[in-house]
Amino acid sequence: MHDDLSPLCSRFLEAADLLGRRWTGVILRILMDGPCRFGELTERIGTISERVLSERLKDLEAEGILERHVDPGPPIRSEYRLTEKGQAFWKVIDELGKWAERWVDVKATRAAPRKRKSA
Amino acid sequence: MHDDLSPLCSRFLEAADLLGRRWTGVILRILMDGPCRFGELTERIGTISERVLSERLKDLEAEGILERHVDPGPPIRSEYRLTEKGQAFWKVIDELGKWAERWVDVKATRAAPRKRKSA
DNA sequence: GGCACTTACTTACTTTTTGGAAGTTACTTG
DNA sequence: CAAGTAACTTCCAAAAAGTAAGTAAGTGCC
Repeated sequence: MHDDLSPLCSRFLEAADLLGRRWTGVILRILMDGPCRFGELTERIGTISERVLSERLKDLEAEGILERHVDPGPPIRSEYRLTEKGQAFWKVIDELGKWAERWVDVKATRAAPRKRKSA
Repeated sequence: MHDDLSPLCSRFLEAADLLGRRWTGVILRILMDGPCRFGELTERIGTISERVLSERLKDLEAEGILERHVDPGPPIRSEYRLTEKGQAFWKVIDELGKWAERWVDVKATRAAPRKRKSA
């Protein structure tokens, strides 16, 4: 007997794990439109908490998917932009967007806790 | 002042939320290869807990992405297979796979808790 | 200089999700 | 009928995400 039937490619597992963290897809989607600052990301996403946004940005930076640029103004501003690796993700986001447009039906307005089951 | 600058399409948010739950992408990836039973999914994924697999399958069924077929054998067996909506997801999975192959470098073996930071 | 305001985050604390392992139910086989 | 298997469920602990308040650096005004 084998202990493992056709194990999934570990690269795929990593990629899926990346997207499997909440907000990752949305952050990437926004950055596809161009560099963005912390506050702008917060506003555009709308319901993400700053705590998690900060964490996610660090993750993505550590993964080499985006870079943080600090412009010491004087009005100091930081900006997040995709690296080549991050840009390359656009096809995934694009297909996800197409799928969503075709198959997701807009129901109610989503609230904070992922989903309120019925009541 | 506006309270919301270019809000993201809510369909996209839903789709991203779907994929933003751990294991969703992996489950979909496996089902792309054809119908699969509970135990087989468990084995192929390797590190998912049955508790979560069960939950995720229910979610996906509720979303109309997959269907559960129970074959009352006698050797009773259940099988999960993608619906049309689920099949349509293949492009997303495919692009994710391509991206992973090109950009993810295989490092260590992944352990259970998402990621062990250093120590 | 002091006070108010902004940006970009942290920190502390609570609620959800996920993981791990041991049941449970239904049926099969010896 | 004891043992085993498949497909789950339950219970409990650990990790992740939500919420809100706090911090640090800098600007604008008086």
